[in-house]
Amino acid sequence: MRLIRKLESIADLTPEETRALAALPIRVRTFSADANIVREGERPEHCALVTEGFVCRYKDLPDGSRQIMSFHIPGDMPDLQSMHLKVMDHSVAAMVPTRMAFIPHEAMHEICREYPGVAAAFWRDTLIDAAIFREWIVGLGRRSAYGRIAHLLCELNVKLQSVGLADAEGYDLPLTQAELGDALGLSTVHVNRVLQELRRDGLIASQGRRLGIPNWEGLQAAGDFDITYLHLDREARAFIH
Amino acid sequence: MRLIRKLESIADLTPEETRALAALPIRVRTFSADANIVREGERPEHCALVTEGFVCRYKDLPDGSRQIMSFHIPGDMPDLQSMHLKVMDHSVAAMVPTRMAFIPHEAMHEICREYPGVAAAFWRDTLIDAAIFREWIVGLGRRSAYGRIAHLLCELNVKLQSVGLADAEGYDLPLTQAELGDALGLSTVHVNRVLQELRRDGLIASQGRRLGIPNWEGLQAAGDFDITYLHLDREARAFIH
DNA sequence: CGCATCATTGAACAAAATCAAGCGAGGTGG
DNA sequence: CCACCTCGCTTGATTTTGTTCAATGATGCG
Repeated sequence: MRLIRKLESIADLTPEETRALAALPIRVRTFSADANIVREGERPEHCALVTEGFVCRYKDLPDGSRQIMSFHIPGDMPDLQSMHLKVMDHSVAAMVPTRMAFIPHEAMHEICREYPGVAAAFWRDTLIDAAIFREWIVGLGRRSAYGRIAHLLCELNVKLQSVGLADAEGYDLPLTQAELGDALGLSTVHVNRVLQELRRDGLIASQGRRLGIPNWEGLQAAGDFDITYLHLDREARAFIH
Repeated sequence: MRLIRKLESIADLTPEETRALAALPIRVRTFSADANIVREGERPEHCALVTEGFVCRYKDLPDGSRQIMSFHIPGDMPDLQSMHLKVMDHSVAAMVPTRMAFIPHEAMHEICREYPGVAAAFWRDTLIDAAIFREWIVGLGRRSAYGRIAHLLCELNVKLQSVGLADAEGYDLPLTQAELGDALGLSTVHVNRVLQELRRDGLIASQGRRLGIPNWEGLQAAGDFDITYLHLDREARAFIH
């Protein structure tokens, strides 16, 4: 199960805990690209786990624009917070055709009660979520468009590698330039021009969905990227690069 | 104890749980304005609780600028996450002379083990923290300087009211315009001009440290402020305004 | 083939940053 | 008690970064 691999990349689990996680009751649903999975204002009774695909959390603004505040890949639970925050203050949507597994809150609370180690791992997961938000705040507040884009591409590279979905050459980036803009607080046009700059500088080499990273060191430097905030455990970190 | 009032504004606690919280071992320390309380890279063994004063979390950037990512008022525990994330990925500093109570992680883990309701309240607190980060991401990414400042002033008003530190007229805002800029991703000069605009529009009426709010509805509208993301419980919410 | 979506380009414009001074209040030391 | 110094606020002029508007390519898919 993807969730287990993900949790193991950020916490230690006993075999017993892994078994309990594997035994969680799930209901699988698929979503087409751009479909909403949970909407702002709803009161979900399940947590959603990404099994396959690519997901974001976002808010719409009154002027019609939107802000994406996180991306999620297989193994992530983008609305884990709904266990303790009843009303969704944002929406979750699929960026590409996506498969989600839904776990009833009841079952989540039960496994947390039963296995404090699992509860700690989930809590820790939401704390890492928050750490990533903080880093995005830094990027949006103080980094140039160039650094911001570089930083995001670094983050996705590490996150994908930590669950085995990226290799040393690069990864599949299923985002349009408009979506990148919505995540980075930039216009589509500007994203386009800055991506060209990054290519010109030899830091990335995109061809369609595939993002090549010919100069990982350089890309990290350009984005002022420091892996600390992702709080990967030793093993997962050794796996990177 | 301030912490209890704060937790009660976001969760239900039994009398037993309140007693256990009140019995937590604490060590008090005071900090002068601008003093660091915890620094990026450290591995704290205590959680810090604001007892009196005003605190922020921030990161420094290589170009000398910095980004503030949250403000904390009496009752808040700005580094609760350190219970589960060993290395600080950011710093915590006092904005004004501040009194902090330090609680050993050990005691925190113990009370969580003993009282699942307390653990849930702490978890919920960190989730609300994350919800605020998300809202800041929206502001930094998609709101104008004018809306961003209005939004922050609304947020602080509600947070302060929920613990009884603001009244219907306004509140004490112990921040310089430079500090506001560091939080909002704006230059000091621009903060200054936009504050003047807000004053001219009759949305705020600042005189020294004191921030007057002559038109609360208007300020909320200007900042596109929706209280939902603060996840206050019914009672605390009834208290606002 | 034809439509839709995404990437790219150019030109004009706007928001906010930067640079450079001046102002004013509070605190300090002589 | 006052000169002086610092810090924070304010103002104007200029520059930068990024947006907006408007097309034009490119690509893929039914």
